[in-house]
Amino acid sequence: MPYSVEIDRKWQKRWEDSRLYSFHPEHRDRKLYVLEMFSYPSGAKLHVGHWYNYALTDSWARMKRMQGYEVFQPMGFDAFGLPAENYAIKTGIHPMDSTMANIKTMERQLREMGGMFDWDHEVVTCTPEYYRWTQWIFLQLYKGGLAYRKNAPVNWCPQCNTVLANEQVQDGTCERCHTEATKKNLTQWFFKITDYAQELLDCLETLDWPEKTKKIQTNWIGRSEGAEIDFGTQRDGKPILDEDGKPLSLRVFTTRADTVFGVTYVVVAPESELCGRLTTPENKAAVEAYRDAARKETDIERMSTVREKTGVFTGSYAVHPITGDVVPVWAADYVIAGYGTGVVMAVPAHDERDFAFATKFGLAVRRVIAAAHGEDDALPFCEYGVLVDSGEHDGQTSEEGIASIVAQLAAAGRGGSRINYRLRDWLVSRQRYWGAPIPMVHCEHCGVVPVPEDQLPVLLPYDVEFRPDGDSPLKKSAAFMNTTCPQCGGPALRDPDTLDTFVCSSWYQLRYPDNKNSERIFDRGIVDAMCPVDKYVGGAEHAAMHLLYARFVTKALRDLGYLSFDEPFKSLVHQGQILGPDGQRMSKSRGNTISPDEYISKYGSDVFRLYLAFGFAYTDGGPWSDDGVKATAKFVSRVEKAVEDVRADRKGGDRTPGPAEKDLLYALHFAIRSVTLDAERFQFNTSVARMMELVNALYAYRSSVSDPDTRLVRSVVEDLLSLLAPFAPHFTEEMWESLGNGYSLFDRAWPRVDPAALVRDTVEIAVQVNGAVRYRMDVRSAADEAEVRAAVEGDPRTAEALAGRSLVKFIFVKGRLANLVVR
RNA sequence: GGGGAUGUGGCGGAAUGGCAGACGCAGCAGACUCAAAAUCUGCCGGCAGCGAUGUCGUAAGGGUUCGAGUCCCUUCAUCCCCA
Repeated sequence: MPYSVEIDRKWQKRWEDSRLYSFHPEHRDRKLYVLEMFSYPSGAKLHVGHWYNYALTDSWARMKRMQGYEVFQPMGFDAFGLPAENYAIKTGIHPMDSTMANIKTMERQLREMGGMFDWDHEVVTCTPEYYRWTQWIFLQLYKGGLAYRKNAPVNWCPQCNTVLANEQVQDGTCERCHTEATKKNLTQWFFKITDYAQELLDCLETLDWPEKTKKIQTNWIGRSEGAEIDFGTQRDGKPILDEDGKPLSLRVFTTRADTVFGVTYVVVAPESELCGRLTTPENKAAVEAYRDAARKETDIERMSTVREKTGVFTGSYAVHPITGDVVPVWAADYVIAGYGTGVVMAVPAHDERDFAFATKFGLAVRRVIAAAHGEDDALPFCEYGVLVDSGEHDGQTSEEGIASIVAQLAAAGRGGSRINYRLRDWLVSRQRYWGAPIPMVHCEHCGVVPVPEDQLPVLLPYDVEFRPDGDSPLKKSAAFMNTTCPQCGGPALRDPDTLDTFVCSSWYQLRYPDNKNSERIFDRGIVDAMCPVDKYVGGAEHAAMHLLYARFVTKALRDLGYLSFDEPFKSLVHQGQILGPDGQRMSKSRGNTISPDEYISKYGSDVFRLYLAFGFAYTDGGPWSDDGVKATAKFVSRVEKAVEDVRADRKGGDRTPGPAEKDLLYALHFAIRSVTLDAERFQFNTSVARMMELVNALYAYRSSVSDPDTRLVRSVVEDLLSLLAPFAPHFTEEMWESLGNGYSLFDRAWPRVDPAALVRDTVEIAVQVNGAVRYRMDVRSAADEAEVRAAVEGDPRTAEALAGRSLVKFIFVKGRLANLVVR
């Protein structure tokens, strides 16, 4: 029966009935944890991108299984989150209902893919059995001092009356109603990921990850070595006092302490508390108006170097920590509160933004760095150089100046060297419905009290008005909100916020191996044996957020004593992106989407899988091509015909092995070697190409001899089926069975290379003159340099190519070429 | 503005510094066919030549090397990340 979706179904059922792909804990010593980033069940169906990720990683895993690994390849759903909630707001269908329906559909499609997913280990993050432990992690971080509350600005849409995630703010406007988004201060929960900034940086080099991804994380963490410097404050000639009556000081962070003598003003973020304290009554109206305007801008706009600079004078002054000079303090939106210290020392002579600002507002510009070697040092001069006009530091290089100025400041108690990270603490509160409730209680008497672990999960109520009106939806559920304080037993309120869904996905890989544990988040022995994940595959868009959060949570749980390894994902691969046939990103509005289901029913899952393997460089992706699918279907039917020919062969035909047999065996072992090597490094396109060559060799063999060696052909075809099995699992099982072999092909060992078969008698080498190929010749493949040199020099074509010039050097690369260097 | 990636036939894409274009698509020719499709076989980068062959050719320009698609520098284009 020719390959079709019916064959897919037959084998899917057989695999499931026989539990072929279940993980066997008794073989844990040769475990291989293969994981694809789980999917978000927002659209009802799997798209090509899912297939590209899941089907091909499954092919890789299948090869590893045949190579003897006990593969653990679970699957689950990242089921909380905004899209389901937004869909609910639009349609009125409850997120729980739409999500569960989508999961059903996607599970069916994942089965139709023919993946080895072990469904016994499924996790769904929106189920209480799962988010109970998400909440539990929150409590552990809280107890460990890694979760805390503080006031922070969030994106806010005044039209929809709701908080917006960063991704929901597009070009400064709300993605739904396109109203200009503003900032609003709310008290929110944070995870202290900054405590791990250095370790997150240091461990990167131990990871087998794409260099690009490591670089993104390095930049995201953004370590910079510099100095902290304290400026004094003054108003009307007297120091400004803080609320405790102590002199107020302004702490700045700078990587250019060598320019400190060039400070001519100081800038504070307009929305910072400090700014309010520094603003004099006469300037209050102007500063507040400016602050309100600044809140509408996004951070990116504010920090842009090309944008016109704006700002207002606060009325106060800063006192220089070394010279004692008094300089004005301005509020300007190119400084952002909650970013560094929210205060910047401005050195217009040596910083572009400060220079633009000073020029616009007529502030002083004071050169303190000159070019060291007389190169152009027109202001603003932002390079390192030599200090001038800097008192005792004159003549020092920038490097020396930084060291000696920092030392001087430290001695005076006005600063010191300091390492700063760009990484901010992770804001995990969401004023949204569809997420894991934050397991905290607010009591009038006891303050913020954690929910006792034995009361988890804090269930997310079903019956809630989730249409946005400016408050967390949960706040409107009296049944949810009203509770008793675990500490004093008095009336108390629950925290109305839910957790960022990145919290849910930051630890799912730890739950898979022990997903049914109702006593603990997971058994430590099991998680230590099964983790870290050996191969993790997913989109590059998660390079910063998800992958960083998961690393943080792993390290935090390690330090809290729940597991014993440092990193969640040992080895990482990003698949590329499949584009529409027009080379554009697929989208419904462009009308260039590809629906896998249509291709599956027409060609079968394996043709689709094989096309994805063959048509693209895996990590690059590329444009879809229907012709490519047809070509793949043709290849499958060519293999099918080769199998049919074997079935039709009569016994006998044992030939004494001749050159034709030798060629066929060479083709087989060349294919085994190449497919093994290429598939290992996710080069699926060349793996399939080598199999096509093997099929071509089989056809050539049959047409070149009149009485083919049927035993030989059969064994070659069987090995071909093994090589193809990871890529076309249903089809190859069917072919394997049709040859009278037992179930299952996937219990057969991966073919081994016979090095002897790869040794050829002769090899064609190129003969070059000064690097350009002149002619080719056959030599014994074992021939050494002397033998080849003799052959080359004896060849009449050599003299012709030399054209009377003399040989200077003879370069020999065994089995490849001889290069005559002549003059 | 800074950092990174990519750039190879008509197309998808191959090439540990060692014969550029594997494999496939499209195209052309032949076989089979009444015919077409399917299938099978062969050809298939540009230019010149009937041909053997010559010559140019991996975004553009320079460099290192016996030898560069590959390494280095400059420029351009596209994409991504950060501002």
